[in-house]
Formats: sequence, structure tokens, C-alpha cells
Amino acid sequence: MGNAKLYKGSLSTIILKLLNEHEKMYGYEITQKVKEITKGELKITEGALYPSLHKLEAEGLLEVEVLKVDNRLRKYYKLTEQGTQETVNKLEELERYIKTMRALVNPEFRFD
Amino acid sequence: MGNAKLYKGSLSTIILKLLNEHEKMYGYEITQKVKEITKGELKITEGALYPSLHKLEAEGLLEVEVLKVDNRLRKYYKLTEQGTQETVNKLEELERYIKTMRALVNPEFRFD
DNA sequence: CAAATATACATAAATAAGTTATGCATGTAA
DNA sequence: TTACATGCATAACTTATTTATGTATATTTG
Repeated sequence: MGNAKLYKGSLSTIILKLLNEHEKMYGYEITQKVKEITKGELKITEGALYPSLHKLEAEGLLEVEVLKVDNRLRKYYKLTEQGTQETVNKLEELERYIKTMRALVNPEFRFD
Repeated sequence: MGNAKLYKGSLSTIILKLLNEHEKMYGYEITQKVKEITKGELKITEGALYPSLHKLEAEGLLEVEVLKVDNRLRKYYKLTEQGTQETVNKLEELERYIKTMRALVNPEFRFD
């Protein structure tokens, strides 16, 4: 991903959340959506995206439907039930991560 | 580190920030301080910590002073001037990361 | 009309940052 | 005397990326 090393580990969270919001998306669409939402801050590379999608599918979190649109292939992904559950977990993990990092880095946020 | 994969990439930020706050710390002390501040949420493993400290030193961000306390060795690390500057950068990166992730994951936080 | 750019997928080699396991040494508590 | 805490270190392995390619079609641009 474009810039900071911090994004390492957050790609699957991003994918799951976008699919949670959009019901059905294909790979290229995901890269564009992320670029748009983040105003170019984050650019997902294909070398990261496609293996990640395949892994999520293999884990049973996503299911695929291949369509031909304008004579081009598109593989649409959507959340399985398990995927929807895992999305909740990943989002909780992200919030916990952010809280923990704030506590570490921002002394006035420290837990009581 | 203990739990989520999200912490990957944030160790150097944590180390630099703690040294920014404490002037001078040794490795074991850092692991304990992190455990304390995060209430056990985050446990830094030695296999991650020591290589990271060595790398930061090699990059000129930290300098070392070896002391013998209670007949045991301690390697105290402190920020160099460059290290202080890099701390600012890392903290900015962290804030930018958090903002970007919030925009992605929390639609009501999306940028205008 | 040719060339570049956008759309759409994919994979392989290399890199980075961790985990897990292990090793050494001293001191203290059970 | 055995376990646990303090204190450092490294090597082998794993995982998630980056970088570099490859294929193919569609559209824009000079």
C-alpha cells in the first residue's frame, strides 16, 4: 500500500467493511473506492488485493460470482454469513488497536 | 506482539514515543511499561523488541549507554536529535493512519 | 491510426516485521 | 531446588506486503 507501514494488517478489515457496506464489489472497484474515500492517501496495489481476496474466499468469508461486463471479466465478491460475523470482529479489533495506540502515544488518553 | 496483526509496523512508533517521554529507558523496562500502560492488551516480545532497538540505533535515531545495575547489564537507550525529529514524523503518520482508517470504516467520518 | 491509458484479472520473487523457540546469566520467591 | 523475574540476544520460520511481470480488452489522445 502506498505509504506508511502502519497499513500492514489492515487490508482484510478494509475489504470486509467495504463489502459490508456495498453488498457486492469486484477487485478493481475496491481499489478505486479506497482511492476515492481516502482522497488518494491509500492506494491498494493489485499484488496485495488479489491474494487477499483469494485468501478471504478460501477462508469462507467471501463468495464469488463471475460476470462478463462489456466483454471484460469481473469477479464480484460478497460477504458470506461467516464473513459478516468476521467483519464485526475485525472492526472491534481496529477500535481496540486505535484505543491502545492512543493510550501509548497520547498520555492524556491513558486508561484509568 | 500479543494479539492483532494490526500492531505490525507500530513498534518503532511506540518505542520512539516512550523514549520521547522518558528521556532514557532500557529494553526490559519498555516491555513492562507497555504492558502497564495498555493493561496487558499489548505485550512486546523480546524477539521483536531487541532487533527493533538495534535497527533504530543503526539508523541513528537512538544512542546507547550500557550500565551495570545490581550486577546485571542494562542497555539504556535515548533519542538522538534525529530520533526526536523522527518521533514527530511517526506520530503524524499514526494520526494520519487513524484518520484514514476511520474514513474507510466509519462512513460518518468521511472527508469532505 | 498508433500509442498511451484505463479497466480487469493474476502470480512470482523479494522484502519487512513480526512470532516462536532457544540460549545465556543473575537474583529472588516458593 | 525449582520456578519465576530480570536482562540481553539471535536464528528459523511465517505472513503480509511491494515490486515486477504477464495477459487481455476498451477508450482516449496526439
